Amino acid sequence: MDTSFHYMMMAVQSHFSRRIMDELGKLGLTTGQPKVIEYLSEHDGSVQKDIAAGCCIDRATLTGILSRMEEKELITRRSESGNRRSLHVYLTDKGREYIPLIKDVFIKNESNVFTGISVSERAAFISTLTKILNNLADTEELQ
Amino acid sequence: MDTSFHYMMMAVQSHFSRRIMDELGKLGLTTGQPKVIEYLSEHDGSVQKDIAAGCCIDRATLTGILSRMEEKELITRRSESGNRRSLHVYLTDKGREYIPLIKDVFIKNESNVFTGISVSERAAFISTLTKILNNLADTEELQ
DNA sequence: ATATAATAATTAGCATACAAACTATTAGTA
DNA sequence: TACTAATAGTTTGTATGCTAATTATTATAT
Repeated sequence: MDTSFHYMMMAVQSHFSRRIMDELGKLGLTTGQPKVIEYLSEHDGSVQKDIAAGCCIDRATLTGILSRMEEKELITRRSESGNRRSLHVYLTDKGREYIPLIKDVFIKNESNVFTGISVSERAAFISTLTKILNNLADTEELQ
Repeated sequence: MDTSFHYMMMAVQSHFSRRIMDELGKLGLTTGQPKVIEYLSEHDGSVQKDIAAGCCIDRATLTGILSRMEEKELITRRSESGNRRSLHVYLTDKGREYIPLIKDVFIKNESNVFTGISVSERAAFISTLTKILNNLADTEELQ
């Protein structure tokens, strides 16, 4: 089991989030917030449904994450365009200040991860990972 | 961001756990339990510290997971070998019944994941993943 | 136009995830 | 031996992660 794909991915993820949160936790951010801030940095004004999909966060979970972020004045929520079901989310100036800090940590993490791995090996790896993601998206259920 | 390594890994993990728990949830298992059962199937009698490390679960979290498993009579805990600090964990017969079911789901998942990916590409992918894990183990902190 | 279905977000409840403080026990050292 | 440090597990408190049920709103069909 120690060498199975599933457990390797789990171990990588586990290391990742710990490293990333070791840095970003010092800045007062919690687990779910960096993902959302980075997503909004490129998709400001998205509705919650799309943020959830883009960040791989359950919609019910996102409600709580955004409420805490709103309380800390990192974001604002408002309905627009006549559709009162959807809520559009915007980064505040305070929230925007975290963008470069978060990107720095993410980039530093990735460069550490690929230390000693050639550019071509890295490209091949990402390519396979892309295929895997497509496989997962295609077959939503186990056959 | 959609193509960054970090987010790709996150997306894969997210798909994985949903698929796996879609199947195993029907059997009454919760998120943390399959990992622990599979680990114990190969390391019966381990102490909690080692289970936590082997399953990438925080020790404080494992306490709760094992308590619920004990309550459902999937495992037993007892101290041994004169060391009253450590608790050894054993699968019960009832817990052992889940082993083949869990392995089936894990194997089915992995074969789906690598659909359309050649044996050599798969081997290269796993090899790179192994290097990445070593990188992560070597540098516990971001530099 | 009205009843019904679909959609977006929230809420409630349970199970992790994780840091920090705490307990009990064992090891190390003067 | 007495003191101190280290270890294993638990507890507490906050933040997800996920399912199911709810609310409010919008779309669809007849």
